[in-house]
Formats: sequence, C-alpha cells, structure tokens
Amino acid sequence: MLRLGLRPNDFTFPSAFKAAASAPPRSTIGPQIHSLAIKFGYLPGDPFVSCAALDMYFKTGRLMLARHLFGEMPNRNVVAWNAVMTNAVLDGRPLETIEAYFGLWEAGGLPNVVSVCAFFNACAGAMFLSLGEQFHGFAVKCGFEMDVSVLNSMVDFYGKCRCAGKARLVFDGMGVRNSVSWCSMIAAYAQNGAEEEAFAVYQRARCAGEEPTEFMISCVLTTCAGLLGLDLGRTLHAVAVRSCIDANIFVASALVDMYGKCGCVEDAEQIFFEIPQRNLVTWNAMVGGYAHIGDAQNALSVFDDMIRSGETAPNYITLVNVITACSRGGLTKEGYELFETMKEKFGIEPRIEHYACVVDLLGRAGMEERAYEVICGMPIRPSISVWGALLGACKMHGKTELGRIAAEKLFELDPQDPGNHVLLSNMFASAGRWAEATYIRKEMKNVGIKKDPGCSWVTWKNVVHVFRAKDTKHEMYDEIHALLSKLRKQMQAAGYMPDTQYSLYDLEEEEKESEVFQHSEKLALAFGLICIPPGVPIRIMKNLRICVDCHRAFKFISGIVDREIIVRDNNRFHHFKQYRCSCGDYW
DNA sequence: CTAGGGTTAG
Repeated sequence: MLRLGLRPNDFTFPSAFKAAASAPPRSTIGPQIHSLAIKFGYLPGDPFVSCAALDMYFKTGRLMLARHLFGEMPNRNVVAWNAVMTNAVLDGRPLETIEAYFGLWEAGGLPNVVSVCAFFNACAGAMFLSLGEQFHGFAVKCGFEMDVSVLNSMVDFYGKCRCAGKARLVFDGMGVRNSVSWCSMIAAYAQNGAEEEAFAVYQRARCAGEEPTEFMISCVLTTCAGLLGLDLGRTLHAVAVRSCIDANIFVASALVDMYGKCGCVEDAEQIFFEIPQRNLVTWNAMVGGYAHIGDAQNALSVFDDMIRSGETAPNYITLVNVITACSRGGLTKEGYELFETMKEKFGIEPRIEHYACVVDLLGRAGMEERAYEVICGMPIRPSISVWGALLGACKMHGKTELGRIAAEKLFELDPQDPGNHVLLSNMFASAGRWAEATYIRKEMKNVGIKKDPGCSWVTWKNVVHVFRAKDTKHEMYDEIHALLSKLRKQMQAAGYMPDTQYSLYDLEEEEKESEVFQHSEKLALAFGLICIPPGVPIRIMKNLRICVDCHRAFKFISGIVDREIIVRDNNRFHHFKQYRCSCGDYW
C-alpha cells in the first residue's frame, strides 16, 4: 500500500496491528507498524490505533512495551483497560485483571460487557468463588445479566469453581443461548466429574439444533473415559468426521486420549499418526495410551520421537506418563534412569507425582527398600499417593513390616480412607497374621470407616449390569452360577489352582475357594459370556483392583472359551487372550 | 480497537 504511494488512514493501522498480533513473537512486524503509525501522526493520540497496538504488544509477549504504551496513552478508554484485563487472564495472571478492573473504576471509566466477562474469567482462573459471587450480584444490578456473553462467562466461572449446580442455575435462567452457552454448561459438568449430566446437556443441545463444534466435541469426549464410554466415544468420533472437525487439534487430542483410556491403543495410534500436527497434549495423550495398557516399549519410543521431532518439549505430565508406562511394563531400569535425569536432560524438576511413580516403579519390581530410601530422601513432604504406592508394593510382595510403616503414615494423612485399612488388613491376612488382620477390621468398625464395596460392571444393549461379590440378586443368577461351576471344573482340568492367599478372613481352605468364586468380576464375566455373542470381546470395569485369583482364572477362561476379555480396574487395563494377560502378570 | 467455551496428569 505504501509502495503504491497510498496514504494510510485511521482504519489502516488497527487492522494492521490485529494481523501483527498473530505473528510469531520474534517477528518485528508489529514494532515496524508502530513506527509507521507514529510517522503518520496516529500515535500517540488516536485511541483506536493505540488500543490495537497495545493488544498487539500483549499478544506477542512484549509486556514491557505494552505497559509502557499503556502508561503514556493520553486518553485511556475502556477498550484499553479491557485489553489489559483480557490479556492478563489469557496469560494466566488473573490478579492483574482484577487490579485493572479497579484501575478502570478509579479512573472514572465505566466497565462494559467485555470488562465484566474478563472479571469473571479472572475469578475462574484464580478460583475466587466468593469474589465472583459478589460480582455476580453487582453485574445483575447493573443490568449485565441481559447479555449472553456475560451469562456464558458466569456459567464458566461457576463450573471452574466446582459449583456445577450454580452454573446450571444460571444456564437454566438464560432466555437466549448460543453455542458457547451449551459448551460452557457441558464443560462445567464434564470438569466436575458429572459425566452423565454433561452428556445429557450435549444431547439437549443437539436436539435444540446446535451444530457439533470443535469445542463441543472435544469437551464431550472427556466424558467417555473408560470402557463404558467406548461406544459413545466411537459415535462422537463419527460425528466429528461428519462435521469435518476431526483434524482439529483439540478434537484429535481428545480422541487419542479417549481411545487410550478405553484401552484401544490401535485406534489412538491411527489418529495420532495421521493428524497433520501434534501438540504437547496430543503427545502426552499418546504416551498415556501406552501407559494405560502397560506398553513401556512403545511409550519410550513415542517419547523418543517427541524429543527428536523437536516439535514440543516434554513437560511434567509427559514424564509422569512415561515413568508410569515403564513401571507397568516392567522396564524398571529405564524408568528409574528417566526419573534421575529428567532435571538435567529436560529441565523438569521432579514433582510429587514423579516420586509416586518412581516408588511404584521400584516397588513393583520388588525393590521396596530402595523405594523407601527414595521417599526418605525426598525434598518435599511425601503425599498420600507416595505412601500408597509403597503400601501397595509391600502388599504385593509380602513385605509386612515396611508395609506397616507406610500404612501408619497413610493413617496419619488420611485417617478416613477405607482402602488403606483394607490393604493393611489383607496384607496381614496373606501373611497368616490373622490376629492383626482382624484387629484392623475391628478398628475400622469402631472408628466407623466403611469399606467401599467392590463391584464390577458390564454393559450390554445399553444397560449397565452391576455385580457385587456374593451377589445373588441378579435375575440371571442361576445361569451365572451354573456357568461358573462348569468353568471351574474345566479350569481345574487345565491346571488351574485357586489362589486364596488374599481371602480376607481366616476361613477353611474350601470356604476360601468358594468365596473367591463369588467375586464380582467373575460374576460379571459369566454374565458377559452368557449374553454377549461369541467373538465379541467382553469389557468389564471394576472399581477396585482386580484380585489375584480372578486374574489367574481369567487367563484360563480366555483360552478355554477362546474369547478376549478386557478388564479395566481402578488402576490399569488387563487384556486377556489365549491364556495370557497383557500385563504379563506384572501389576 | 477489547470479549464468552475445548484436549493431557492427579
């Protein structure tokens, strides 16, 4: 334009700055336009031009220049203050946003819709629930509740502050909704673990004629974690393909994650290797997918690809996932080395999560004492998950004394948790120390701690069938029981010996045997075998870890009836096929 | 000229 000898006017510079705002941070295009604007007399002085320049400096990360420009603006208007507020939230400095809001107020300016949205955003980012609630009242008084955007940011604010119910109240009161409103409400539920409600809102949105957007699909996909969501996840994948949004980085990352969490690494891989670009989250989700099934080799190889590609540097989540994969896959040495060198190699300081991973890694490999040394040398206070990892390992390998130390720490940190008490009691039980096992049970009763009941579930024809141990109430109980007896004989003929060492109470051996045959996962499997047609893998979920005997039995059954069985317990996946499990008996 | 929603770990 300048080369053609045309003179820029006051419309030229704002659009030029807007374009420059999305240039890479090191590009000098923004500052060049700045000098031109000065040369042509638009700066300082023109509020439109200076606001655009201000925003550009923030967006390209030149904070000092932005603040300097803001400082010398002769006539700061709301838009200028808003640029400060919105960019501060975007960069994760919510306090600065709130400060700027009051700055605007003190300077005699009147906040507008954008300022109010930014304020709610800041309260969401800083988790300032009561400040946001007060501001909610104020915004209503000023008449801002007529604005969709303001209401949307209120829904988002309540959702982020863990108040999905309050978000819903705002949402229900909205006379007009747009796509953002629906997404914010779905996110509010999804981020607070209310998967069913999130999905119900999604369905309502679709019924109301809302098109599925990248935002909507990536958000709903997070509600499909675990085997039960697989059908739903595949449906959403199809929806994304039909709407041509499956290549969007958020959608693709969410798909990789969803398939990984459902134990379908092949599907995750297909998306991962086909998409044009990947970001940190995509890489992490893929490594996480391998970690879920305990495929340490592939986790390490993708991690290696990530480093060599130079696309993105790993972060602490990447390392949590890789070390977890090593732990589950039995690559103890590799995992430990990564943990030891993550600081110098990748500049990532080990966090509490990494310590928990490495204690788990060493513990699984039978190196409980080494794990204990790591805990003792920690620069930060060991958390519940660190001691929990040690206790779990001690229980697995019968290291009763060290287990007791871990358990005592756990009781201090979380006296009400039933899982730790049960683990310790079981550990004593399997060491034959019945008096101590019973004592802990009694103690639980006295203090009023109830054990989470173990249960397993299977979906069939869109109905979830839940089983608890010794469950006789299911309508198909007789058939289930008959099938289990038959399988028991076949398994014994094939060399199966019941493993009753973790049976809770001091029962006679025979009673222990019949006890383990009423475990919830066995009931769920029998139900699956009866209902689900041959050839279709049986997918079972369990809220606690799978028991040792069930694990052994499932290997036999997968071979005897020639069926794939996939169990997701509260810790990882077990994929049974032809007398073997994907965990290699290492879990 | 400024604005509202999304993906990973725990």
